Amino acid sequence: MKKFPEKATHGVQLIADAVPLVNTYPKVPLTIDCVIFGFEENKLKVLLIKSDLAIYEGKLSLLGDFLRDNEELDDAAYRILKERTGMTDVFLEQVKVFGRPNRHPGGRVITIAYCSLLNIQHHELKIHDNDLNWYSLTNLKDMAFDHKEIVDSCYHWLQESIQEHPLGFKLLPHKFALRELQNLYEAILGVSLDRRNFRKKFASMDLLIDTQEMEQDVSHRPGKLYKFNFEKYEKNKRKWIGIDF
Amino acid sequence: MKKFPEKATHGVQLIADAVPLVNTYPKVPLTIDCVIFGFEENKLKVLLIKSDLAIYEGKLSLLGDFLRDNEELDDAAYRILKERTGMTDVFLEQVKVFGRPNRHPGGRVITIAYCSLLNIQHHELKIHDNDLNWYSLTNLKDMAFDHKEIVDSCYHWLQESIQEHPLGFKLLPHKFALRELQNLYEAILGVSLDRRNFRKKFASMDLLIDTQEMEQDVSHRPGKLYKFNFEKYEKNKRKWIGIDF
DNA sequence: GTTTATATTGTAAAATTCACACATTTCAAA
DNA sequence: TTTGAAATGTGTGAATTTTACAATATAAAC
Repeated sequence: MKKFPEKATHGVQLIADAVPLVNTYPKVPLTIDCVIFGFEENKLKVLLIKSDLAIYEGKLSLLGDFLRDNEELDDAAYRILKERTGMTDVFLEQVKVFGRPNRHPGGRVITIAYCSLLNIQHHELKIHDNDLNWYSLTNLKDMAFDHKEIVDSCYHWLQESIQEHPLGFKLLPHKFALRELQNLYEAILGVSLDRRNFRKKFASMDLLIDTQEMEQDVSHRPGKLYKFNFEKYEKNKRKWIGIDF
Repeated sequence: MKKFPEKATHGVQLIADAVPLVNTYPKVPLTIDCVIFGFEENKLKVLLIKSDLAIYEGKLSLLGDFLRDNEELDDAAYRILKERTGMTDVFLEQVKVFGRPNRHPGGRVITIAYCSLLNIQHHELKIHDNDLNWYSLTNLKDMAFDHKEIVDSCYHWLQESIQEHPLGFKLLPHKFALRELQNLYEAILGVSLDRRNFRKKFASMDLLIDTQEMEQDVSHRPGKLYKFNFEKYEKNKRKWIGIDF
């Protein structure tokens, strides 16, 4: 037995089958924009393209595209990433929606910002055919659309996240030296840390696997290479951290 | 001097003015859903309505609506909240977008989930005219659409957030007793905490203002009432918390 | 005034954080 | 091969924070 409700959900008419007629709903253009971070030369970098819009001539833009029919949100972000970098198996997380009515000069477009963390060395960038390139986060001028705001927002998200979750490793090679790890934290957080305490901190976590290998091709004493034990981390992850603000 | 790019942004045609024709873009229905939390009888509650869709008869649903033309995302969430609760000046934050292609039985609808924290006592709920009501989070069965998943997601967000940010106070009266605060943390996190250590923790933060008032209408020794010093918190908020995972 | 229920408070042990300096290893250049 | 440069790797004590734990005080209800 099906019932006809008096008021329709969201104020839209229903059909006899009691399923809302979605095609009568108001619609809006929706895109996904990817903030792809990498770490190189001890600097946090973001993967950008030169805007192909004349009104944004010379300005930098995020990699984005429309969400396709029947496409999962995460899949769309993943598709954009793969199209541009050729990489699969990359960390990706939804960060925030940006929907200011005037954020797009041609009319309203809502965008979902995804943040992606990858290791620049691990992949072959197809920079050849266009202006796709890595840019230092520090000297980013204004960008196309509200993309600067989106980047800032994702950067802030990253700063918080690497303190609470083991995400920094996604930016490093699988095998990394402790000095690289510390450089990464110092660069992203903009602080300087004591080397001994930093190492003790990670040693006490007992989540680093000694690969028994050493750095290669460094012009000084090479450091030991470690891997992060994601499995063990996931297994022992605790819920209660503590009140701390 | 304006240029005609060879490839249009997002694969959509441009006009002579070099501004994309947004009205040629693919579009999708977009809603905002509000997960409104309250705290009552030492339980975390969420404000829900009975679904008015026949296929979801008897199931509970979040409060939501379509995003309007030229409406800011936050404003839309705020509008929904105000329409339903009459409250203004309420904490509200975007949490996550849900866009599974089949999440809506009538066709694709994307929704942006907002989380809102308010004090149940502070407001007069207009429950009279419909089935709007507070429900305990603990015994929530399956809900309309993917709303259970959305609630779970916001609950998890809340559990993490109250440990890192002073959001729990939004759920309490402006003036509260320490026991109420502890009950709130215990209920939301599902842990039990030592009373003395809990109080010492907050005392050491030095962010509680002693109102010099006491609880009223309790059938036992009343506790002191405190206010949280949001101003001082904002002023001294530190960026570096520490690596901890 | 007795009971009941909760508020309030302190201390010692353990764990964690923090500040701080020197010897070692490798590479590169002389 | 010697030497200098540069980065690795490590330990300790002080300070701070966390944790575990129990007795007294206060107000309301009877």
